[in-house]
Amino acid sequence: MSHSGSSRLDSDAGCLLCAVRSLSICGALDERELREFARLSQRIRLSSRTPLFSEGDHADAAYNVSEGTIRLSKLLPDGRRQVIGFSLPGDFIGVASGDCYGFSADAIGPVMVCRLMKQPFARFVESNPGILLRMNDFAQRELMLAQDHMVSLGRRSAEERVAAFLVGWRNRLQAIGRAAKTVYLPMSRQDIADYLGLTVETVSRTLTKLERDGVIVIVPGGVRLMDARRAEALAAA
Amino acid sequence: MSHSGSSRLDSDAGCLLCAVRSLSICGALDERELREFARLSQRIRLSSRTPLFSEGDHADAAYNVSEGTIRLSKLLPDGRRQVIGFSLPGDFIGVASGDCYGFSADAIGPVMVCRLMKQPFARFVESNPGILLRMNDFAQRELMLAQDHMVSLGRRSAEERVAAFLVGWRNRLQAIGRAAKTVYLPMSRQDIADYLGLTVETVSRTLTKLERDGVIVIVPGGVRLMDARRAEALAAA
DNA sequence: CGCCTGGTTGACTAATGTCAAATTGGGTGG
DNA sequence: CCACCCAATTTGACATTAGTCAACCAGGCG
Repeated sequence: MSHSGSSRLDSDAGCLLCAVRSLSICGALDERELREFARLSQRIRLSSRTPLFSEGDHADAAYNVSEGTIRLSKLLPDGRRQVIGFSLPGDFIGVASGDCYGFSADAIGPVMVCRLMKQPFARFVESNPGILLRMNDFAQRELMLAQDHMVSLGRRSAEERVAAFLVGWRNRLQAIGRAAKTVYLPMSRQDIADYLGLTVETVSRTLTKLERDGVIVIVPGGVRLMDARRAEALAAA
Repeated sequence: MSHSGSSRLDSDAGCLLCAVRSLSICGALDERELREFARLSQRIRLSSRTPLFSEGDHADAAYNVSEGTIRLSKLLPDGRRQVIGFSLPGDFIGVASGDCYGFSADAIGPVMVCRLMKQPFARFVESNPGILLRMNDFAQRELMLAQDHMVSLGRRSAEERVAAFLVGWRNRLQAIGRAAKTVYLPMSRQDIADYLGLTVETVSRTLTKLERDGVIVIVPGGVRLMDARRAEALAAA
C-alpha cells in the first residue's frame, strides 16, 4: 500500500459541512454523532492514478468517497484484470470480510476520501449501532449493482454491455445530483473494457457503432446520450 | 409468488436444536434471543423445483436456508437467464434493498428454510442490534463471492470457469461440513451454464475434456475431483 | 516540433454459440 | 421385472462473435 500522492488534512468539524453527507453512511448521524465521527475520520486527497489500497493489503481502514471516482479491480495471477466497480461520492468502500482487502482501489482523477481506521470505527459502531442499518443498506445496494453486473458479464452481447454501462453510469451520476446532458466518463477505455469483460478494441468499435447509429455522440471526456430510449432498449434492461 | 409444494411446520423451540445455527446469522444469538427468534420464524419445507420467491415479487420476508440448495437467478426480458448464485445451509437470503426482490429463488431438490417476515424481523433486529453485525458479515461474504464470480464471468475461459466453479463449490461444501471425495452437484448442467455465462453444450464439452485430461471423473449426481491441484491451477485462482 | 500515450480501425483467428442428432438414465406403468 | 418414455446430457458440424495483432491517428506535453 502506498500513499505517495496523497495528503492528509484533518478537520474536526468538517463532517458537519460535508457536501455528500446525505449520500453517505454519515447521513444517518445526528449532530452529536457527527462531531464524534469527525474526530475519527481523516480527509485525504489523492491525485490521479494513486492507489488507495491494493488487493491483499492488510485491511486497516475503510473509506468514504467525498469527491472523484475510484476504480475497484481484481487481478488474476497472469495479469488479466477485472474491474468490479467504480465508487462515486457517497460510496463506502473497504469493509473487507477477513483482514485483507479482496480488491484494489485506485483513484481515477483527483479524489477526496475520508479514512476510517478499523479499530476506532468499530468502537464507534459499537456505541452507535444505528449506523449499522445504514451500512447494511449500502451493502445491499452494492450487492444489487454486483448482480446487475453479473447479468451483463454473463449474458449480454458487447453492444448490450456498453449500452447498459452508459445508461447505468448516467443513472448513478443522476442519483448523486450530477445529472448532465453529456455523460462524463472519467475512466479510460481500458477501464471500461476491463469492467465489461471485453477488450479495448471491442469497446472502441462498439462506441463507434453506437455513434454511427445515432445513439450517442462521443465527446472529449465522455459521451452525449442522443437517444437514451434506444440505449435503454439496447441494454436489454 | 407461489408456495404450492411447500408445507409449513411451526416449532417454537426449534431454533435451539437447529443443526445449522452456528453457520447462520442465528449463530450470534444467546438462548433468550433464540427463543424470541424461534417465535418469529417459520420452518418451511419446499419440494424440488419450487419457487421460494420470484424477481419482482413484493419482498415481505427473508429466509434462512437450513437444508438443501437454492438457485438465485435473474432474467432478461427476452428470457436469457443468469444464475447469480446458489444458497446452501446457513445462507441468508432475501434482504432486498427496495421493496421488491431483485432476483428469483428456487429450490433445487428438497429444501428446508426458516421464513422471517419483514416487519417482525425488523422489530427483532431493532431490539437486538447485535445481529446486525452478523448480517453485515454475511453481506460482505456474499459480496466477495459475487466479486469472484465477476472475475470468472469477465475474464476466465470456459475451461477456467468450470474448474473454478468445481473448486469453489467443493470449498463451500467443505466450509459447511459437507466435505466428500465426490463433489455433489445438485444443480443441472443448464443451471451451471447459466451460472457461468456459458451454454449447456460448452459446459458438457468442458466437463468431458476435464475427464479426458484426468482432472475429474463424472459420476451420477456430481464429479470426483481426481486432481484437485490441477483443477485449482486451471481455475487460475 | 515531435514524441508518447491513449484511442481507433482493419484483417484475420480462435473461442464459444447454434442447430441438430444421438445417447443415457431414471421413473412409470404394464 | 421389464419395457418404454421422457428429459437431461453428450456429441458433432457449422456459424458467429469477440479477440488478436498490427497499423494508424490525435491530442497533450516536454
